[in-house]
Amino acid sequence: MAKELAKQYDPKQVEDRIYQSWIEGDYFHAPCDPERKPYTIVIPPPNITGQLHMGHALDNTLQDILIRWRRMQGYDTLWLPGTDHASIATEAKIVDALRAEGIQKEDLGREGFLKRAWEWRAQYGGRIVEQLKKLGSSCDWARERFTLDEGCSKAVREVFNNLYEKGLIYRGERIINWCPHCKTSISDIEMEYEEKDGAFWHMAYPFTDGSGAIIVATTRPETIPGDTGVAVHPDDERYKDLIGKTVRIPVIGREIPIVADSYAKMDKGTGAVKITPAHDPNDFEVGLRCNLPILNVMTDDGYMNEKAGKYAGMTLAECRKAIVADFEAAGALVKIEPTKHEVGTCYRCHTSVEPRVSEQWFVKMQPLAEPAIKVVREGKTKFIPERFDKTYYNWMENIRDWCISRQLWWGHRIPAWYCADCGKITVSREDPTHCAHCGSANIEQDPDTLDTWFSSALWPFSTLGWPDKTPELAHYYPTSTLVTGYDIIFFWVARMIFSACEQMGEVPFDTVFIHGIVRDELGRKMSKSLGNGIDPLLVIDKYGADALRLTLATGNSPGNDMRFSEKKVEASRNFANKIWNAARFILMNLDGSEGAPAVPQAEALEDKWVLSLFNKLVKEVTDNLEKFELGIAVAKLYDFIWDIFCDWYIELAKIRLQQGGAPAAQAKSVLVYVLSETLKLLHPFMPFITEEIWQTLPHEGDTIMLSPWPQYNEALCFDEDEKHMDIIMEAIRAIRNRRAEMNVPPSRKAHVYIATEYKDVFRTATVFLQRLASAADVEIGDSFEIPGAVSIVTAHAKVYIPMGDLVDFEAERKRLSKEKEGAEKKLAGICAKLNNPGFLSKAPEAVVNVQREEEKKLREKIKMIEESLAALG
RNA sequence: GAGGGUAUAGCUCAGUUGGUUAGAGCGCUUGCUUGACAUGCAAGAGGUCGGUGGUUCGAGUCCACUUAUCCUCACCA
Repeated sequence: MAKELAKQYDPKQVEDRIYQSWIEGDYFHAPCDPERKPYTIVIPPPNITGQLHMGHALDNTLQDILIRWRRMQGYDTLWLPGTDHASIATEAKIVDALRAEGIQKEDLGREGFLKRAWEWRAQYGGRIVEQLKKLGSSCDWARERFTLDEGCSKAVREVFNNLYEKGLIYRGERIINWCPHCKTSISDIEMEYEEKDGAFWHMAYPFTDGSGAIIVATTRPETIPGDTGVAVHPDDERYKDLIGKTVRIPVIGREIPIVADSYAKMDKGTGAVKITPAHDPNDFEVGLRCNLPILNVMTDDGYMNEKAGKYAGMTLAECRKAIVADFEAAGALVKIEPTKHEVGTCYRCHTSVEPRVSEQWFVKMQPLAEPAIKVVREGKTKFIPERFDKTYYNWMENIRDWCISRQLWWGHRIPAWYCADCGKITVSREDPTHCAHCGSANIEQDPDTLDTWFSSALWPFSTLGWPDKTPELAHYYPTSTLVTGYDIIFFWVARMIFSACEQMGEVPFDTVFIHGIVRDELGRKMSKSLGNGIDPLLVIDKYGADALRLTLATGNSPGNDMRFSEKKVEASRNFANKIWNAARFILMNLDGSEGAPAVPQAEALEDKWVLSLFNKLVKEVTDNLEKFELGIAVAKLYDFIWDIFCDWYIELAKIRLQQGGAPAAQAKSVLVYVLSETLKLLHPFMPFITEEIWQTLPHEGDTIMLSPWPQYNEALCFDEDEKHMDIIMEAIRAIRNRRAEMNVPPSRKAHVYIATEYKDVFRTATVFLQRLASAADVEIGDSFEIPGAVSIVTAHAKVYIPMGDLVDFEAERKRLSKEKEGAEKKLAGICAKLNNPGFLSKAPEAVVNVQREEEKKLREKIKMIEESLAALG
């Protein structure tokens, strides 16, 4: 007995159940079989604080498509999942939660705080993983990892030690970006620039010898208490004689020297620039070169400190106001010039970042960048699309040292211990009990933790067991494809590449498949503050995961942003319903006795036609997937299923299904074969519905997930039949078109006369015309004289339909004349080509032949139209 | 300041190594309770592919310039 399916596809009845069955079957588990070819993707680990957003949905849909496809191709496929501890984001969340309870993190102390953090992680850290499952992600959950788990922590220690031993990690006093809100240093790329209103304040610094004043400008008057010099260009004629003199900072009263440094540009401002080494990266460099003292006048949390004298205790903003007022009162304020400028802010909290001198840990980038550039240049790692390698080079070539220490508790604590006795540093893989230099037990570990990206940079190998030599590492590394958005190339991709080159001596992945970001309907970035984010889980709830996945995959071209709208999801949902109903129809016609589908022995024209097109589809979809053209691949599937299979083939198959017997059996075998093979091609994109239907069809095996990917089959190439079907379809469309124009209802059947060279083809197609073109009887011959009939001309046939009183002769004449005109115009274009000796001699033969064919067809057509016109009188 | 993206139908976007008449979805118009599906079927209207010039037998596709728009990085006394 055939299985009954509901009239409409309801993903809610299906998805969770199917996912559960996959889990129970352990189908996602990667066996680590050295005999089989591996295909590996490591997931970009989402933050444990995260909730699934459209960016995740896109990223993971693309990964799942690749993974499911390769799995069906027979690879030993590993998709390794996991999450990121997200030091700064998570710590901020927990601090907020504590504040709601009236607790400061310092009240709990480090141990107490970390206990809370782990509890938080236990409670919420798995949330996003559950959400990924809703999407259908076929990750090997048994191998799930966390950047702060034991193995990843061991890898972090190992790398830190390796780099320290090579002198590639150092501790030093440098200008860093300080977030006064998060109270931690952040790296250069963790800054975001925002345009803010500001001004140049021009201040007069008088010479101590009383001979006048030098004018300097600043955008940050609050740094004035930290000034330790004024720089002029060594070649600047205006100031040549002043070098070595001293000036007195107005109001503050401190004496500072005028120094020569080429950093001061002669054509900028007054040519003289005040130097605040503690609070500006450039000034810091000048300070080093000119031996200026470093005077830090700010506290950790955005206040002026005691070195700022009378301004101590003020916020930076208050201090700015006070200084400007004081300078004005003292007559030192020359002018204020309003301006807009880009101010660096913290990417987490958007507080203005204060550059300041601080003792931090750094990774020396130059030696790491060089090999990382080389491997991309040599194509060992390829970016898709290629243009992103430029972005990558640009960044890598201009890279500065990476500040890796953070004044946070949640993260990998820096494995460095300071000796209270000898003052030296012990860096170690194991927690030491004594100073490595003097043996003193009086040592204390650095309180800081590492940038969260330090551990994610090791993800492709730390998750496979490194630094241990595991079978997984041997088999699955280097990984195959990394799928991520372009917004994360610097944060993550680049750092994985240089880390892998350094630690593994090998690239982390063959290919970096870059996608864009998902925007809202109006093209705006989805963001919390705009409130324009669309929750993928709600979309899944309403339309199904398959519809969401199809929407994200459709029209996705590598590296480009896409707009998301509910309309698009509706279209995807409709497609799912279309397949569902096609399957429902086919199942209605089965009696349950059928065996698993095999390649049918095709004899009927329509069978050979659909098989031939299907066979081409197999090749094209596979080729597109190989080239990461996922959007193109799925568009082809969409077109084939809807236009070819449903709108034409199923309609044609109905004829034989109604006949019963052998013809029906033939049709069924093709229907079932093409449907189930097409479902396989579609499975990576729409895993749930394809599994659900496949299970109800006759099949072999436990799951479509592990069924073999369809192969191109030479035996299914039927070029001749394709051509013949085209001729028929062309005639059917032309007849429908005519009838529609004349407003003839489908119920009114008409005699059809066909004059054609392709008599055998049309004889076969008589039933098609009856079914799809409202034909009553069909007569086929060389030519007909049917007075008063509507005539329809295609390239291969002339069709007459006697319509009696429905025919408006005048309109017919007009229409035919117009058609003739069009054909003649086209013919002229083709003749021009064929008369062009350059075209004939240089264009490939196949292209020329196509034009010749076209010319022949058009001449034929024009002749037939002329005949029809003559018949009209 | 440097680098890059995008510009194709009313809207959102595909268009693969240059090759017949440039495609889809949505929207629009017309007709259809055709026994899988109105989340459907059939038919149709709608585009000088941002502009100029070039390469080529042939350009939406390649090159140069240009306009508009977006992004990234850097700088900003």
